[in-house]
Amino acid sequence: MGRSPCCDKASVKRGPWSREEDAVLRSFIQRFANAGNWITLPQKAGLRRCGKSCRLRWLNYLRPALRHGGFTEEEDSIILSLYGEIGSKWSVIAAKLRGRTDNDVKNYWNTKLKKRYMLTTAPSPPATGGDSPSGGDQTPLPATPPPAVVNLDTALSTVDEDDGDLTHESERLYAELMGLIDQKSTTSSCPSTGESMSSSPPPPPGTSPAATGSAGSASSTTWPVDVDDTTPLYECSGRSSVELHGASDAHAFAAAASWLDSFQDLLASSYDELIALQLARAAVML
DNA sequence: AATTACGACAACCGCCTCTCA
DNA sequence: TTGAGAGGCGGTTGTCGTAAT
Repeated sequence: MGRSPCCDKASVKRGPWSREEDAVLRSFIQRFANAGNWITLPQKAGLRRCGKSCRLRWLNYLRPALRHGGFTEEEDSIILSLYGEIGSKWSVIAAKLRGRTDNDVKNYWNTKLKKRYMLTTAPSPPATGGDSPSGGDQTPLPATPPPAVVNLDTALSTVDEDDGDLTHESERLYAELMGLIDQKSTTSSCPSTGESMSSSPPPPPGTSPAATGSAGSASSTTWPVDVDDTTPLYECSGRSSVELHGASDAHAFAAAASWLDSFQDLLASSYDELIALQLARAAVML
């Protein structure tokens, strides 16, 4: 009777993720992107977690270039405007905000924006084109979107096409990061196969526009990570035929990835600063 | 200093949709 | 065409930190 659970709740760990679990998951996904599905990931990676939990952890917390907190006025306006148009389609709204997740947007709405929205809008329901907010939410919606909305897509695309200092700064940071990784790679080997790692970095952020957030539709047999996220920082040759060997490999990954985490943190923090600058600049340009 | 209230956010739950055999 | 499996998504809950009393 009923739906079978996606995992055995009695045998999986629940609650907050530890740093070790994060390291295992992050290194596994970056190392074996496009090599399986979320349900089998925990077993292959040696994690005692539900596959869905792994997916959520990756999408909402571990993905590179994610930003947490510090929502700007422009982002507030976008969220308020889109909510007025489409309701609680958080994934759609998040897709318009680079580096934000639907969970982040949803939490931000529930804790901050909702009150503001309630104070500034009329109680009449919105004209949502037949797609009203989900049933349980009785929040009144505005008949018209709030003013002073910035089109972030336009703004960011303008910045992306720009050859100015910000792009150069982005490329500089990226080159610096890859240089550090190259140094490391000369003394490292693939934890799974023992092969020397070949550095095959993704294109620099300044030259390949970032994916549009969490709205990607992935194949059922691949990790649904963003385009920019799918390329592992390191690859072993013959990646498609790599076999995994459970927890021992996973712990080897964790050890091998310990230094990688510091570079990823560097990358994320650099992105944070860069994106904040880009948003500010885009607002001025508009 | 101790307790309570509240905010922020990570994580979970369960339904819906999509894909593929 | 259909059913099972997997992913996507929105709503809700749990936990922790901090401000207020």
